[in-house]
Amino acid sequence: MQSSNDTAFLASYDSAVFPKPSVTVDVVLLAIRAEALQVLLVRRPGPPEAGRWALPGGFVRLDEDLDDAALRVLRSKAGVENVYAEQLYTFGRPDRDPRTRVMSVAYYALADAALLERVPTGDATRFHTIRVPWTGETGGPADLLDDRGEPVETAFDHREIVGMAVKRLRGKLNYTPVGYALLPPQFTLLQLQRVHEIILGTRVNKDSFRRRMLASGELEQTGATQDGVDHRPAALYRRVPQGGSHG
Amino acid sequence: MQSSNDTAFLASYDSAVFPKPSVTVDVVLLAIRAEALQVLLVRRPGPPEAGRWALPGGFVRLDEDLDDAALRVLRSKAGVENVYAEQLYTFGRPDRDPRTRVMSVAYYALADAALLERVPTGDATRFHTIRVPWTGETGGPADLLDDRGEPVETAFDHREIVGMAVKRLRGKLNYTPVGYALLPPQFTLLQLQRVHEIILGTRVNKDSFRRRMLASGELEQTGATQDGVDHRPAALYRRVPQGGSHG
DNA sequence: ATACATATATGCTGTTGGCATAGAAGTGAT
DNA sequence: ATCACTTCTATGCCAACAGCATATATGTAT
Repeated sequence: MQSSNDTAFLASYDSAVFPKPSVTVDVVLLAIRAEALQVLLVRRPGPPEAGRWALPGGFVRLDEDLDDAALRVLRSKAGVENVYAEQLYTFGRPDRDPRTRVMSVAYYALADAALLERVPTGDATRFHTIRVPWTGETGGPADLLDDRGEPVETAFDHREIVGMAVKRLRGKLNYTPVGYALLPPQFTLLQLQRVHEIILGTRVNKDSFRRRMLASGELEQTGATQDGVDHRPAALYRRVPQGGSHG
Repeated sequence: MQSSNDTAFLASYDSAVFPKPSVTVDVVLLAIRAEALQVLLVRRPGPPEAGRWALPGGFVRLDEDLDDAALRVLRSKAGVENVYAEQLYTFGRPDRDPRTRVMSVAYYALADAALLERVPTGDATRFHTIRVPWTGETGGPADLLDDRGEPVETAFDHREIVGMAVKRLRGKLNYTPVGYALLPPQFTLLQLQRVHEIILGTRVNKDSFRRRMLASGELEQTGATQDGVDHRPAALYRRVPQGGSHG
């Protein structure tokens, strides 16, 4: 794709001509915990915004793909691997970071809460409950609450980022059973329904939910059934191996 | 939002510690021309990729919001103002630009073709027809064709960007009559239907399309009717002033 | 006046979502 | 063993809606 003309040009190219912004990735790691949608936040150890809760993030390395940067952040700051992750939006208000111009390429990731058990939570790393009202389609920050339901102090524009992640997720539910990404590999339809309800913040009709999910072709029965419940055990489903196309 | 602690920190902060990427915005300006979905491309005047067709774009200025940068590019490179524009995705493969690390925050914009009449097209700036097959949901480059239907030589990963713009647009049509953004302020329902058909690449049922659009609450009758057509004139509609919320 | 084209209204039908009912399949208490 | 209780799962009904056909309305062209 590169002509010899280009090669000559590249040798003389001075990449320092334009002033450059810093670029970070910030990851909205979502999980269902305590019947609520929660997000992993880390307490900022130093300035700026020291002590406030922020999304795990980091500067994108110069030779690193954006997706890889997001996965690296998940691994290094949350100890998580093999989770569903997808780019969300790029936040670039000039004053969003007091240091200098810092753009954030935001990602969101979905994980089974059970996989996050090993993540050491404490004063520095903790899950917080998300509340997102149903106003508008894109705008609006999320409310982030601690165990006692008190709002937490957050850094930068990270409430906006979480808000958009939830909105995106809500949109996706309309045409995809994405919920499975927040559940263990095998799950019952009712569990999946609860996930949808928690994300949407509304009740869902059980029968039509079942029909819709089964008709989507993205789920298949494992043959196994639930175990250790004090009622009739439900059939366990898994996501169908390589997912169907939409259209 | 900024403590005095931060102030002391900022004074000593050296923003040159981390190597930084360059950041551009590239805009996918879409319009319906000659019964097809077309995109405005500019021929690259110099290296890299000299002579190839590329999306209009430019480096983001250090004090400039991303949205503003996209609007600036539209104004300066396409002579267009007051069009629907929205952030699409950020493309950041490390090798996508041969010069150095360049990330592109891609936007897409929709404009009434009539407004673009004044855009001088020629050897340097031209609309090209888009073909996007129905494979997958996110992936896949668009085919870009010239007047004669021949594929054109494109720069960087811009075919991918155009492909994603069309996919995003197709998705939006499912829950919004976005098509009006590609039409003059007043339009008939059939015109809107044709826009949908061109974007989707499929035929649409006329009756249910009408019903759906009218039920969406986003359109209202102007009272005027079509003029200068050789058949019964249709009622003209416009987008309802401030748009309803979804959900 | 007539042909022609599209607009618009109305009705029929098959599909789908919301809802109710009933039997099935487990656990735990009596 | 039987019963109470819970959730699972299948089935049927009804209302809403998309696809389709038909009929009438309203303009231009000949």
